[in-house]
Amino acid sequence: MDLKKTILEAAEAQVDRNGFMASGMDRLTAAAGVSSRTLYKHFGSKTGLMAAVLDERDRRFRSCLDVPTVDALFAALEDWIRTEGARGCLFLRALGETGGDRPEIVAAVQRQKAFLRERIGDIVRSQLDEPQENLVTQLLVLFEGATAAAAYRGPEAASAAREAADILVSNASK
Amino acid sequence: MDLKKTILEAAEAQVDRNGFMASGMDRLTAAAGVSSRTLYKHFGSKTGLMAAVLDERDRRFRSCLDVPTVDALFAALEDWIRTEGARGCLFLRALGETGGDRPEIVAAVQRQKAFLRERIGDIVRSQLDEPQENLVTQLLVLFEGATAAAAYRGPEAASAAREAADILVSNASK
DNA sequence: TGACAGGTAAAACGAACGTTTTACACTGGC
DNA sequence: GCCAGTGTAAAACGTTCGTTTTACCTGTCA
Repeated sequence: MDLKKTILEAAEAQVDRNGFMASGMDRLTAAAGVSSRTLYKHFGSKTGLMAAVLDERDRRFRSCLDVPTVDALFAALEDWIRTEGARGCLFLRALGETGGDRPEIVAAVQRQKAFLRERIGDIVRSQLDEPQENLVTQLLVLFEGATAAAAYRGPEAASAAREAADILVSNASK
Repeated sequence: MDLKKTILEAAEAQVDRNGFMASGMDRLTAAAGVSSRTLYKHFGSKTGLMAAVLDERDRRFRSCLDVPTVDALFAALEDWIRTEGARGCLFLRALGETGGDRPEIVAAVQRQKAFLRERIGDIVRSQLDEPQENLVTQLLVLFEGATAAAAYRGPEAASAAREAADILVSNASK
């Protein structure tokens, strides 16, 4: 149990920094300080490990996004970027690297993206009592944009998204 | 000259669909209908080919973004996504797959991203006579967000970005 | 005591990687 | 007529890939 988490943390760091395909199993085992046999016993295959890495990141990400307002949501994203760094959305990167033909990975990405939209929808609905589905999509796009643009513009991408979100929300609420 | 373009087009399609690292040289040569020797004579290495693919895409992308208004910019993006499909920004994907330690690729990405910001800045400055640097960054984030979100939500991500951009622009111009 | 569960280290598997080489075919210009 | 130049086909280079296997170590519990 502890070992599994150790492997996942090391793998997530490796994969985030170097990409999924560029991270060979020997580097992943070396980074985790674990034999390849143990890794395969726990995760079955490299694809299985990748999917588990995504699920673990999703879990961690969700706990950071447990906030009451749109403004707090983008503040949380900015915090995440500041502490974890920004190399683009790991889920979309996994999808792009695998061409979308690895069911376990596609499923993990879909789970995260479905959650993200639901979470934004929940926040919007609790903040504005009139339902605004368009606003939810717009905020989702802003969120993805901040994540992507932060890869080359740093955390200021998130603060710009935060300002924009504020404008969109006040525009929708009046 | 013609051969070079043939190789680049085939490579861009392969790489966009399957990722950079997952596209082996033999598949790239086969897709282009060219011998590996010719490919190496023209591009020197796989990294060189990747950088050339990015530059060619940049060239094509720029000609689509030669528009006068913010609204037309996001309309152009939606058109691009509708005709070319959306698998995320190829430049950021290249950066993520290579971990940012291939100078030729980093340079190609920086060129495209610098252009994108300048182009948005030019449009904003010609549309609003008061300079609004914050607005430029916000629109850049929206643009990246539409590109990223379209990978799993399709062209509607771009139209949502377009609506949001319209709100941000009118908010800034009054 | 002894079987067992769960770990390590290291070698081996065939396949695929990026790249280079060898050998040969076509074509246009002096 | 021939010599560059430019292309192909195909094999080979050594390395690395993901995965499996063999052999061994070390606690725990009946």
